[in-house]
Amino acid sequence: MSLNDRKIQILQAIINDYIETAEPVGSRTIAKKYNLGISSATIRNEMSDLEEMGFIMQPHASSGRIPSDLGYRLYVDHLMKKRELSLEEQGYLQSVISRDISQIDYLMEETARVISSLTNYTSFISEPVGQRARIKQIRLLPLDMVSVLLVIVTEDNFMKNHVIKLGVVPDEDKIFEIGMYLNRAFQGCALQQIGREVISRLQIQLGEYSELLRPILRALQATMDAAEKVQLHMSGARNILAFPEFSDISKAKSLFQTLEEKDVLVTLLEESKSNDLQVLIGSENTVQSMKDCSVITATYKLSDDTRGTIGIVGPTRMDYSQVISVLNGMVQNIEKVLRNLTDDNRDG
Amino acid sequence: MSLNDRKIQILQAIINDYIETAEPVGSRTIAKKYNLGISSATIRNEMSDLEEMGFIMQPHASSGRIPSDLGYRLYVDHLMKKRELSLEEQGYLQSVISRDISQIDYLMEETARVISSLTNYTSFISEPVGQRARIKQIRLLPLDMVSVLLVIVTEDNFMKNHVIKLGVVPDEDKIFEIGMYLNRAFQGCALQQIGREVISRLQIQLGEYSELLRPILRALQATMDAAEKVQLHMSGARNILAFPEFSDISKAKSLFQTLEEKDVLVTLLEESKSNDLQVLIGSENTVQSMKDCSVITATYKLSDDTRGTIGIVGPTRMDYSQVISVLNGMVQNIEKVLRNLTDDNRDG
DNA sequence: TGTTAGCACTCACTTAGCATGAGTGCTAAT
DNA sequence: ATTAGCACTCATGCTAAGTGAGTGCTAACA
Repeated sequence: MSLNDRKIQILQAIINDYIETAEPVGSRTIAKKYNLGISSATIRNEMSDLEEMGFIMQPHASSGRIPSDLGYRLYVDHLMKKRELSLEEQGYLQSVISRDISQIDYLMEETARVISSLTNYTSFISEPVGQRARIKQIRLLPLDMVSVLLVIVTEDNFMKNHVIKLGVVPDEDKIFEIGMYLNRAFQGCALQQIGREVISRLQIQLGEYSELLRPILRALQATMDAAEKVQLHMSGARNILAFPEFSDISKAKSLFQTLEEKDVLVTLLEESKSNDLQVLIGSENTVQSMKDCSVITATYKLSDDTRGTIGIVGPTRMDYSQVISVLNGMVQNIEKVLRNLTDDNRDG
Repeated sequence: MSLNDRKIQILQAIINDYIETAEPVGSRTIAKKYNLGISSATIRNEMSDLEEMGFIMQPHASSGRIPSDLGYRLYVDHLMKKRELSLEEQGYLQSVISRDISQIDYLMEETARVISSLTNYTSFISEPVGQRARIKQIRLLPLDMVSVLLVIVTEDNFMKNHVIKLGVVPDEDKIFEIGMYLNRAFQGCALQQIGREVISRLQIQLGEYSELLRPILRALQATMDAAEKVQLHMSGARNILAFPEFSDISKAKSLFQTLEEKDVLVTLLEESKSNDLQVLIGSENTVQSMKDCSVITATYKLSDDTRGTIGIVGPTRMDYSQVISVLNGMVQNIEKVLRNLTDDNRDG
């Protein structure tokens, strides 16, 4: 029993119909709707074969067939037509570019919003991450009568500011001087490299301002912790409720729970970072509450090792073709915007 | 017809029972469960009166009664017992304090999480906002070969960093010098005050680095825009699905939609900022999709004009007493943590 | 005059039974 | 190899009857 052309046509018809209607597809529907030139009885025989091969299944005896995860897999890998973005969709993507987006988190929010409103699935996006472990700049600034501001920037421009309250605030010159020293001491360092020796040398150097030592070390730790925690933006979670697959509230609830625990998503995005495009169908997902979902992710690159990921979650019955084209379009979009983000300041 | 003691007892019984069971309460239930020393027939008569007065209502003829919004209002204003936090709850709140919380957004996230897990409602919290319009510090730092870093801090320590890419990056001394000048020029300024004159003076001062002018002005604008946009953290949205009130998916969907549009919530929190505690019951809410919900908000203060708000959304049938005690406990908690947030660095 | 027992009535909810229709698998004819 | 025909399955929708929680009303009672 081989997967001949006709079987593939029928499988394709089943998948298309099921994606559209969310109802099990019967042989007669196919015979009427898709002009394959064969009768429903023949289709029935072929469907029986397709089921035996594991590409489709029956929710219950005497109902139509629905695609199995394996069926979707075949579809995604070989059958699916690459869809071009419609004008409307392109325009929508453009509208994100054209706006004056100057802050990365705002860009992330907007991107997630656009993807979910275009696809009607739940979308998420992680910020571009590269060389975070290494310190690029660490500076001390005057803030007010009781505190100073410590600014830490990592190699990939992830940055965090820390307010440090002091008993005695040094004068401006002294603050800058300490800042300079800190910078010389830590520039290029990974956190793990900061050993006893460096710390005690720093303590001596700080002299009467040695009370700065502990908050500085703590700020470094906090920055590195935060840097390791990938920022994730999500949008359109409510879309889940619109799909008949989740009309069972308890299912929707458990998926929501997973989505609220960002760790799971972060892991997922991290794992998919090495692939340009990744499609996980149903049971291919390792997370239990996502066994009925498909997750599609696409990776955007700023440089070889500075990457982020965008993705969507939806029912396995999803419009793979559309989602993939939207994600691809969006990857190009983000890469363009991110490249311009800082350049723009020059001539904008 | 007056609201005598017995009527109040009965109303209280109805509300208590309904909060617990989510089922309409009948006269016989009250007679059996609450020993008021009167028969179900008498209770029926009183209930009839209470309905006429608008405190309770029947979902349909020949069903038990449920409290009306007016009934809840009376309950919240006069009948409700102030509940103390249980040991378990107190412990839970403590667990948030005791952790090393050094970043304000992390504190916000954690607080929202704790509130929603204690109450099982959806919680949200806005960051403390005070004198944001006025610039406290504005500094320029070296970043790398092609860009400099502009740090802007407002009076209430809201801060934002901006990467500015340049054709020619000045040397460190020059960068600091320009930074000093910027700081002198803008310190204490509100954005609106920055007029032509200041700008042209700045341009002259920048001299060969006048390409800095536009990105700086843009960064100022962006910072002020972001400062005005109140940061909001939400948690436990999925809890909504657990309540029978929202077993109708379409209702849940429209509420989700509202919650995802943060603007609505921000407005809501802003409006309630002048009250220490605010309870909006059902139809008292102005937002359509929240007409079946109650919103409880509490305001925390760092100083007279630096405030933020925490709140929860749930079905009108909610445990007002518990929520209020949790929110009050949390307000104290936040105020304490925020006051310590920066001090901590001194001795921690 | 307030309270209570009793009774008729209402209405949501459940269950069972029946009809319907979409769909399958099998068989025999083409 | 294909197809028409037929028996069979099963989800779904509809109706009718039964159940039970609850009310309102009335008449009797303290």
